[in-house]
Amino acid sequence: MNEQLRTIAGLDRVIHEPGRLMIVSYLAGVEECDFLFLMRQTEMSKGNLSSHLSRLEKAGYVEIEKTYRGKVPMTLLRLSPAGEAAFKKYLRDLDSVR
Amino acid sequence: MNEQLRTIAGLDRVIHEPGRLMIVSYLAGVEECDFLFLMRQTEMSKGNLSSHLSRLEKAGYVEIEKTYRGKVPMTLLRLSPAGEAAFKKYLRDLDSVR
DNA sequence: ACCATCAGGTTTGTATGACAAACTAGTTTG
DNA sequence: CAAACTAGTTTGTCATACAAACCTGATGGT
Repeated sequence: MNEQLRTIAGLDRVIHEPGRLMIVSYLAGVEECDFLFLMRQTEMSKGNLSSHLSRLEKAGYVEIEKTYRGKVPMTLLRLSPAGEAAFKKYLRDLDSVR
Repeated sequence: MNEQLRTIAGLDRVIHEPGRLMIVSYLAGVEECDFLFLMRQTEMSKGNLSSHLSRLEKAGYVEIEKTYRGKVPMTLLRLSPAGEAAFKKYLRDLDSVR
């Protein structure tokens, strides 16, 4: 049993998927941002971004706050403490890829 | 358009998948190894390992040599030059995940 | 001689998942 | 009033990961 390979096998699939890795990686660097902005940054389609966010929310990694900018609906995204922790662990695990 | 996110979006999916990442990462550290040994190292099932290897072979990243150890068939795996290059690029791209 | 086991797969089936397109619904701008 | 925008949900398709079953041929044990 190879320790390095075991770490790779155990990589958090929720974060590992590039679409979600973009989201988590971006959110890790900011306080919060809104749906549309993130959609433009990542160049993902609405449906795709939406489903990835739902997945991250279900995992407890992202907090989704539906609010309004005036009367226009706006969705704010934030990395949760659990999300930060999971991302840090993910980055540590990535270090074993050499 | 965010340069970091673009890099993440462009991660080589063939290598990115953990099963194949284990294979490539392991092969990058040795001259060659045989199927069974790799199967035990990675703890993957035969079918799964086989299909990942086929995928890597089709991408030109791994060379598969079917030979014999005495009269027992043995399959030798080796990372191709293209595979080495792709893995190096992948590792460089990974550095943009921070 | 025969049965189990091993090497090294291929084939098949299932279940998940990524992603886009279409549809909702309310808001605002020309 | 029509078009475009915000922020989704739903639906459908296609790819893929993975395991189980099947296969051939060789070897070991009894």
